Amino acid sequence: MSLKYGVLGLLKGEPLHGYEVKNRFEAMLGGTWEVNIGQIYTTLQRLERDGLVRPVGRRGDRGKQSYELSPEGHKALDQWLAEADSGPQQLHEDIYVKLLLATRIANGGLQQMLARQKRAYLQRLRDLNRLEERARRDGRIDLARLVRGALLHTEADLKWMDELSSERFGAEGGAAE
Amino acid sequence: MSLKYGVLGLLKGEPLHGYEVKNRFEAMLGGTWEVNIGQIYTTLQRLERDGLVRPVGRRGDRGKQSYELSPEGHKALDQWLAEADSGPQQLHEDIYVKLLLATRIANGGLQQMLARQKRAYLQRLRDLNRLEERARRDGRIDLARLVRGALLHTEADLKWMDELSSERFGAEGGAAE
DNA sequence: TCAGTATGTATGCCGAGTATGTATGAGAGC
DNA sequence: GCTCTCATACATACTCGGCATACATACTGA
Repeated sequence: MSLKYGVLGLLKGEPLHGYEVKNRFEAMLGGTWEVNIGQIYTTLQRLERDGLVRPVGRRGDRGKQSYELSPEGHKALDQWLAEADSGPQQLHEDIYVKLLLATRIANGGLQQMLARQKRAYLQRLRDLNRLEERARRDGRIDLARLVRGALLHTEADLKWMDELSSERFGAEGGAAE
Repeated sequence: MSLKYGVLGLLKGEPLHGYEVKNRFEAMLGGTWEVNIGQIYTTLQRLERDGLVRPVGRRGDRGKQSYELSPEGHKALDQWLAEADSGPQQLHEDIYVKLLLATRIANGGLQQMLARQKRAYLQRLRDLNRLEERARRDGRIDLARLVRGALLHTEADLKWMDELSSERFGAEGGAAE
């Protein structure tokens, strides 16, 4: 999803061709998201198919094909921006499944798993801090704000791990069958 | 990913056929994750193709085909459980792209957008609280623990929104081109 | 001339959803 | 007791979007 609307957002204002879209997108994300070039082109094709985008100026030099937003494209973009992001669905994340399985089949190894996760989160915290610093140094306040969000998430994860590891496991509550 | 290993985890211990896998999986997640039945079967086929799972007892009554874990399957599962979950990649989430685009093209509407997001998170908080309560009532401590994680996440999101909306925007920091 | 970069196409895997099909057992009505 | 119907258990096939790899080709600068 986000790539689709990211492309639309970049095309708002000026027409771009695929390669440019890729670069602008990655620049916008400060290099934290490397998009696959093939994906850009298929996304553009689908956008064209759906009438949200249309080719402009038949094939400039060197096969470059630029696209611009159609009126429908503008509408779709505005609409997306106007609705709240719903985030990932309730509990659809790997870590949840992993935790459940670990609880029911590896009761012993659970504390170690929590410790491992905690270490991973600490590492991520360090990475994000460095990233935030860099963003500020580059004057990318907008990026720094994103990183701040990721930091808060990671802190929440850490807190979660701490809560879990201080529980005493034993009287387990799996579903009765 | 999580579905793949979820299936492996369920198959550890006893062989199951597709439909059973679906039901057990959804039960494990306390109904918060409805899996598509088609996905279960394709997942099983791929697992079989990759040798992590193998059919057991040729086609029981009425087409039912049960599967069991192969030794490689056990290994793969144990390995997955033994490694830390890396979570979603750095800043690859819709909300980040939405925030960036909103900053650069809809400077005016940003505060409204933050307010909308905040409302959505508050709603989610309520849902999760209800879910946690239900899990505890049902004796599903394991599930309640997951919900606790989701709650902490959502609280972090809220805090983020608060931080953002108390910034004064204006001197924006987009990338210079 | 050679390396690198700009630019694009083709192809394939996986996640996920829809649509469809077949057996079976439980109940409704005669 | 028999049939018709409906729900449900169980499975397959098809489609679409996300994402990655591999490949092809031109231009550009050392």
